[in-house]
Amino acid sequence: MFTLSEENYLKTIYHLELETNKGISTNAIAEKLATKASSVTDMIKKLSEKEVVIYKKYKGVKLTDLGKKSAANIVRKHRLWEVFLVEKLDFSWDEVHEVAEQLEHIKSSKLIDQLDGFLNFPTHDPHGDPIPDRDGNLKTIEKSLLSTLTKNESGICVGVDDSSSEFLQFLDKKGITLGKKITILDKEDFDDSLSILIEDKKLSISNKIANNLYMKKS
Amino acid sequence: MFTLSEENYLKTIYHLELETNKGISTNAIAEKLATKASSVTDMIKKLSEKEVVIYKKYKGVKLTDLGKKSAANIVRKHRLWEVFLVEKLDFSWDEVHEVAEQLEHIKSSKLIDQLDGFLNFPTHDPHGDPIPDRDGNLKTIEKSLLSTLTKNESGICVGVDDSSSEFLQFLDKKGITLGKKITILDKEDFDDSLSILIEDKKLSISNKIANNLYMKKS
DNA sequence: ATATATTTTTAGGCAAGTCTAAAAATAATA
DNA sequence: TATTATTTTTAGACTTGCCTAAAAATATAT
Repeated sequence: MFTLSEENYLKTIYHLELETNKGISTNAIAEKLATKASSVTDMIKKLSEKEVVIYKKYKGVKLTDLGKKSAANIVRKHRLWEVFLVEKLDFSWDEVHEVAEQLEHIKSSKLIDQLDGFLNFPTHDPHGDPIPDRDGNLKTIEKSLLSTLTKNESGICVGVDDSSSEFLQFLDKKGITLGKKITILDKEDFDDSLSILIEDKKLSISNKIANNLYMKKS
Repeated sequence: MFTLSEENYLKTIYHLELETNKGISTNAIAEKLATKASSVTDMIKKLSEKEVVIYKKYKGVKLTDLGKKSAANIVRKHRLWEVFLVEKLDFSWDEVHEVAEQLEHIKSSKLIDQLDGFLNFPTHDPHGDPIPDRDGNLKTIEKSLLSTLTKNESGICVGVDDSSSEFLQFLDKKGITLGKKITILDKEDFDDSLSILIEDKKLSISNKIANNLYMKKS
């Protein structure tokens, strides 16, 4: 089993690996965890002994298969708890992260299996991120940034890239939530802002917003 | 806020204080927490500085009002989670303790308030123990050990004293659960065993069992 | 290619929480 | 009450996870 700290390192490396396929640098990990590179080096040695990462000095780390599976399981727990908080306890999608950060470390496979069933085996969390299955596999959906859709194209909003509470609350205010259909009415060349149609309402959104919304084309 | 370890000490002292009104000895705490008296002394000094216990060397500790409230809140969380596990996730009453020991340390007042509502504001956990309210008060019910009832008296089973899984599983096997009505048919003088009626079935139970079952007379 | 800048690792230290062994205080017994 | 036994505290040490500062390795730039 892993300590709380080890689990947080695993999860961080897991997320970083989804962005690149190079070895993950101690600095990158340190930044995400708000700690120092020297602390990361220490921890990585422990993780390496537990055979969840491959570590060569100055070359960064990579998760082993065991490491990937372990990390995916933590992510699975995090996202299932997020679904629970939103669907059962009326949390809004910008409030769940902090609490899920704690709940993801509860150790009980029965708990998480039962929770999964109780929630009706959800495939995605409240931000549209996929929930890994028991074996750590996640089914990726072909999704595109809203900013890449062309005029007259439309799609379903399936996720957010930035899930800071500021951004999520902004989306709430605009009436943009997961599952909503959005159609591109127009694109402004000079600032890349978009004119969109959502639930029969016309809305103008900036390129920054459009770069943080994932769509499934339809 | 308290560390995980501090919370466990608080909870232990809280439970011990319900049994006596003397100062709680370091040894008693050490035994409950499976640690050493010297470790307890160390921790008590910290708790004393945080003003949750009154500590005088060699005289044991007592919780302050703040300490009582803090401890009761942990117990509240523990018992609410137990209800959740049994009612929503189909755990049996002998499986919940270990998981609730972890869940009780999750920090989020919104979480626990919402959970309370989601469970319909339960007053007792699956073992019949009362759930403290937000202010730390618990309403005690007048309950008697089954062994103190006399022939022909009857009552509702409202709790267990021993909540080890062996005992709870034994009760399950015999069909004895919270809420069931039990009538004393006969008491054997030589071994204090009881002949009882439960759901139209006659059962013989030992004094040891009767000493661990709480009844509300009816 | 050599000098400079950046990244990573090492070395040594600190706080939390625990331990063992010994000392001090309290309780029990003769 | 004096002596022995028990309980509690102190002292010193260990592990985990973190830190700072300095050294070593790698990357960048002239």
